[in-house]
Parts: sequence; structure tokens; C-alpha cells
Amino acid sequence: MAPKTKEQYAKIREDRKEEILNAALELFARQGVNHTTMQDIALKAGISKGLIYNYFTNKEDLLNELIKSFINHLYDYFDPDGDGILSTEEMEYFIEQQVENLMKNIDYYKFLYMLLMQPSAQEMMEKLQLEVLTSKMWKMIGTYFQIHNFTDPESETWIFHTILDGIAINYVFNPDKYPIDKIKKLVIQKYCNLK
Amino acid sequence: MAPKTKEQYAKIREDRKEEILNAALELFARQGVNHTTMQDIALKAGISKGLIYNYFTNKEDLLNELIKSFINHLYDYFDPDGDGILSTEEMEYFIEQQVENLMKNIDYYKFLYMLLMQPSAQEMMEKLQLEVLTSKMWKMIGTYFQIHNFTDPESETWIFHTILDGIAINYVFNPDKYPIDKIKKLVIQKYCNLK
Amino acid sequence: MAPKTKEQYAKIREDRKEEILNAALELFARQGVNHTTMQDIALKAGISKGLIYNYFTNKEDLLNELIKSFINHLYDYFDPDGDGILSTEEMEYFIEQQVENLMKNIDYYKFLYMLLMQPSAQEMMEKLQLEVLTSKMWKMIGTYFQIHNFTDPESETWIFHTILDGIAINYVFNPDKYPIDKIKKLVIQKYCNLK
Amino acid sequence: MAPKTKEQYAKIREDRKEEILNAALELFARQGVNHTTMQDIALKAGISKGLIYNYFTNKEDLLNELIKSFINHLYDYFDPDGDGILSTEEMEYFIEQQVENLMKNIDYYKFLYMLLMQPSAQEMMEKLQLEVLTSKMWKMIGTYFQIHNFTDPESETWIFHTILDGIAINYVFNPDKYPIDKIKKLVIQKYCNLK
DNA sequence: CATGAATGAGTATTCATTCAT
DNA sequence: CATGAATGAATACTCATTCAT
Repeated sequence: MAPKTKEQYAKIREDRKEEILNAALELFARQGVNHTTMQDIALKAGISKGLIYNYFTNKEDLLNELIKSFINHLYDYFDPDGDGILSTEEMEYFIEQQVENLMKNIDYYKFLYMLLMQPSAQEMMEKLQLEVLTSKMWKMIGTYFQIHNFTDPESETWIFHTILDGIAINYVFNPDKYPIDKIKKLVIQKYCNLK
Repeated sequence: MAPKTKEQYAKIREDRKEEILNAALELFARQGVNHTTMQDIALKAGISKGLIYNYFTNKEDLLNELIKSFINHLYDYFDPDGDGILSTEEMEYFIEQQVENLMKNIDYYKFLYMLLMQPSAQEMMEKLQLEVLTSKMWKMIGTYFQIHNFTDPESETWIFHTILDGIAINYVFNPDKYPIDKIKKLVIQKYCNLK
Repeated sequence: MAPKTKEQYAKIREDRKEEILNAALELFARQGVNHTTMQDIALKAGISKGLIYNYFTNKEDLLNELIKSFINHLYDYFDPDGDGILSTEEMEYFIEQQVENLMKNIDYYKFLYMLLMQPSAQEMMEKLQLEVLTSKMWKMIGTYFQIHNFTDPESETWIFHTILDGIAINYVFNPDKYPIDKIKKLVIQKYCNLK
Repeated sequence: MAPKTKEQYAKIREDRKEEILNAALELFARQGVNHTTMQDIALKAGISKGLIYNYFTNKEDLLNELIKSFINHLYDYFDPDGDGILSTEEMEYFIEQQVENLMKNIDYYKFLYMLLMQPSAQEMMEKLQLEVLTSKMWKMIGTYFQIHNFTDPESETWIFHTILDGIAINYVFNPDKYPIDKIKKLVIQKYCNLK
């Protein structure tokens, strides 16, 4: 049997970790963090309870990694053609995408907002704050508002986020009554139909 | 002859229940539901552990009652002079008030948003939905937008809520960086500085 | 309002006690001693929890009174015409009666046998032993066997009880398969069809 | 490579379960089900409280398994030389054995009769009924009565059991007064001194 | 690396019993 | 006498975490 290289081992570890996180995420989202046991996660991930502790020091650490992972991938799909400039079409696509995701994964979003309410999320947010604020995405949106002559581009970026979060919260609370399509159109009209 | 009248007992029960809910709310908000023991709640409420179970079947039930109570009082403080008409000053006051509350009680808000993410909250929301949507407040805001010639008053009402929730979420996540004062001013400008 | 005499009070107390015992008996038999709370008993007896403690010092005492009461009434219905002599017809009637009772009240009998297995029952049995063994019934059965020329009347009395208990146990365990009618006939044949 | 084979784990589990059942049986019999805590059982079995729950879902389940185990082993010791024919000597030995067991383990018998009074025992009894009735022992006793020209061998089998149970109950209730030796002799005389 | 038996601190929950009114 | 709110000791049960193999 061929011994594996260090890289191969690292790869295996990384994959395994990912699998555990995925299992945990699904279970946490469906049945809550507290009602999900390490056993449940192990079962779902197809491994033994003990093995989880080779990858995460404890349950809290697992949860934190989940939050971190989420925050890191928060805007992954915000990845336009890479020219660094957001066209109105790309902006529209981004908004459409956000709303579609939201509608498809209510439970998931609920859980994520919940995660972000965790005290432990706060620290991580703080650590990641600078990154986020100086992120490509953030800057691109700011630039977008600048290019399209919004009065206060920076504030508008915040407002933009505020609205997106507000939509998510309202929809998640009240998926039946909240007129998400109409709101989406209004948002697109405000931010993409620029003369 | 009964030692106390039925009314007296009912009063005692009502008061105790309230006390327990208050104690639980504060502890839950500060240290989280899971890190709060029934013992903690009893201690804070100045009663014995066992008594809680005379009023709530279990911890979950207690949490649900808390959610219900919260939803019921959601807009209690939205109670203007009672003429049924929202002046721009009253609207401004309302917004200022909201933001002030938010800033004063971040933990509380975090907990409340968390509560509302609970699956059990959903049912209650649904039950209360009609009430909320047909509530005086909701109507008054709609009327306000109508009077001030907003294009689509109903949608504007939703947007208004969307923005308020978005502000809360963003501030709660990121109290240091989120420019809540500036956003507040922009909101007031949009909704109160009419002409 | 006319004041009550001591006798009236004593009567009320006795009746109330009886009611509580009846309520307890039914609940204990149906759902077991441990799954029956004092609250349950109070509810069934139509009184308040606290009042039970005016009549019984505690739950165990209540159970003991129940056992005592049961033992005392064990052979109540063994009360023939009072001439002190058991005719073969009366003996047959007694056996028929026993079996009928058994078949009608399986749960009740189960519970009673259970009660008698309680350690606390033992003491009482001992106290009551002499009474039982010297009881009218016991003597009458002994006399019956003497009159009808059984070899060892005293042992036969024990055997008689042994068989009756054995029938009860077997029927209670296995009401569907146990041929109680046939056994009953054989017992009657043995003890009543005496030439 | 698994650290232990499936078989090894299965063996461990089987042994542990047995140990727990044994510990529980002894404690239950001596001090009653309710006065025996899971802690007690764990202590007696030399394991931790929690481990019990790896083998039994709860206390009730543990009790049920005990009943099941008892019923399954009810007649284990009825295992004569294996020629399938019960000699009068073997019959006598069986009766002697039964009585001796009874006298040695009053508490144990009390507990077992109690167990069998449990509602949950009934179901199990029903399931096992056919097996018991068609068991080797049952048949052998029937054959015994047939060979020795009892009028109705089947009924006699039932009567035989009735008497044995009756003896047990009476002795258990009243070990001091019940003339068990005399009764035993009479039973042996009836069933073993044939011609 | 991987397993799952084993641990035990931590807690929710029950309910007999008390007692002020 | 009667009530039911209040107590708190007693315990079942959970589950994250450890560790021998």
C-alpha cells in the first residue's frame, strides 16, 4: 500500500472537516443546535462520534467554524465577470440571486441569522469586519453608487445592506404575506434602472 | 368557605406568571436560553424552582409564552395621541424612539430576533398576522403614506418595516461600524421631511 | 345554623375518609400507585389536595389504610345465613361468587395482589394474622371439612386457600387460556359434591 | 481497521446488559422498584449511571427487559435427564426444588409476582403464551398425568400449576403460619405416590 | 486514524408535603 | 374545615467528551 504524502493527508483532513460541517449545518438548521447531538452529526457524516474530536476541539468550536465558514462564503456568489466593475445588469442579477436564494432556503436563512445572533458570532464579526468592509464586493458596490451619482455612496452601501437584510428578515418571518416580488422589483428599480 | 376567592387566586397567578416571564426574559437575553437554568429563573423571580412548573409545563412552554407575550406587545409603545392620524412629527418621534430603544437594548433585541427565528414562533406569527396587518398602527402608517402621496402606500408600508428591521439587524450585528445615526437621519428625511 | 354533634362530625370524617380511599383505590388499580398523584386522588374525590392530609398523614399511610381496609373486607361477602354452619350449597355459592368477582375485576385483583406484595403489607398481615386464622370464616371452613370427613381439616383449609389463590393468580396472568370454568367445576366437585 | 471487531463489541454489550439486569433485579427485589435509583443500580453493577442508558432507554424499559428475561427463564431449571419422560422421582424432585427455591428467595418471588402484575407484563405473557403452553415442560407434565391415568390430564396440568402458584402466594404472604412442608408433602403424595 | 463503550457533571422535572389565609 | 400556592428534596435522563483498543 502506497503511503500517502503529507499533502494527501491534508486534503483528506480538509474534506472530512467539510463533510462534518455540512452534516452539522443541515442538522442544526433543521432541528436546532441544542437538539442536535454530536452523535447525530457523526451519523449523518458517516463517521464515529470520537472522530469529530480529531477535527474540532468541541461542539462550540464546531459551531464557530460553521459561523466562520458562513461569513467567509457570505458573498461568494457575488463574483461578477471579474472586471472589478459592477454593471447594472450584474447588480440586478445579484439582487435577483439573493432573493431567489432566500426563497429557496428559508430554514437555512433562519438558522444563519440565528447563528449571527450568537455572542460568539460577534467576536468573529469584529475580527472579520475590516475584511468585509474593505472587501472587493463592498468596494465594488460603493463604486457602483459613486459611478451612478448617488449622493452619499458610502451610506447608500449601508442602506443597500439594510434593505437586503430587512427583506430577508421580513420574508423569513412572514413568507406568505410579505410581498417579496414587489419589494424586489422596487429595489431593482431603485438601484438598477438608472436612466 | 374558601380561604381566598377565585378572583384573588387568579390575580396571584397572573402576577406570578408575569414575574416569572420577566425574570426569564432578562436572563435569556443576557446569557442565552441554554445557559439559563430554571433555578436561575426561580432565583431571579424570588420563588422556588418548583413553582415555575405550576405556571408553565416546561422550559419550552415558558419560552413559547415569552414569544407570545413579546409578539402581543410588539407595537405597544406605538400609541400616539390617539387622534388616529400620524403627523410627520409623530412619525419622526416614532423612528427616533425605535432607534433609541434599539441602541439601549442590543442584547434584548438580539434575543428577540432569535426568538422570532424559533420554529415555534412561526405558528404564533401566523395566528397573529391578520391582527398585526389590520392593526391600528399598520393602518395609520399606510394612511400616512397615502396622505403624503407615496406612489404605492401599501408597499411603502412594507418597505418601511423592511428598513426598520434591516437597521436593527445591521446595528445588532455591527454596532461599532454601522452608521446608525446617519441612516436614521436619512430615513427621517425620506419619510418625514416631506416638502 | 344548627351546630353538629360530635357524632355527626365523626360520621362526616368517616365518610370523607371512605371517599378518599375509594378514589385512591380506583386510581391506584388503574394507573398504579406511583403514577397516581395526591392531586389526582383529590380531584377524583372532589376535594383539595391539602384536605387529604387531614385524614391521612401521608401517601404511604393512605396506601396502608387501603391495604388494611382490603384485608378487613377480604371475606365480607362470605356471610352465609348466619347459622354458623356452612352447607354444601353455601360453599358452592361462595366458590362461584369468588370466581365471578375475579372475572369481573381482573385489574382490581391484580392491584390487590400487588398491594399484598408490598413490604408494608407484610406487617399488617402479621398483625391481622391471628384474627384471620381465628376468624369465623376460617373456622367455618375448617368445621366444614371436619363435618365432611376430610382427613386433615386444617391442612385442607390451607389447601382450599391455596387453590383459590392459585386460580386467581393464573386467571389474572392468563385470562384467555386459563380454563377457569373447568377448574371451578372441579373445585366445586371436590369440595361440594360430597356423596 | 476497527479497534474492536463487531463481535467483540456485541459481546461486551451483551455482558454489560446482563450485569445491569442482575444488579437491577437484586435491588428491585430487595428494596422495591421505586426506592431503587438508577444510581444505585449503576453502583451495584460497578458502572456509571449514564452507561445504563446506553443499554436501556429508561427505567421502565429496564423493568420490562427484566420481566421479559424472567419470563424467558421461567422454567429453565425444569430440565430433567432429557429422556423426555418425567419419572415420579423427577416429579418429586421438581416439586421439592420449587418449594426450596421459594423458601430461599421470598423477596425474589414477591418481586417476580409483582412484576407479573405489571400491565406491561401482560403483553409479554401473551406473546409467550403459546410457547409456554407448547413447551417441553408443559407437555411432559401433561404426558406424566396421562401415563399415570389422571382423568383429565390437561386440566390436571392447569391444576398443578394452580397449586404451585397458590403455594407460592400463600407462603410469600404468610411464611410463618403457612404449613408449607405439610402442603408440599400432600402435593407430592397426590402427584408422586401413585399406587 | 477510527471506534464506540464509558463517564459524570449538569439540569429539567416531579410531587409529596406544608401552611398562610 | 378547606384551599391551592408554594416549597425543595429527590431523581431520571442527557450528552459532550474521553480513552482504551
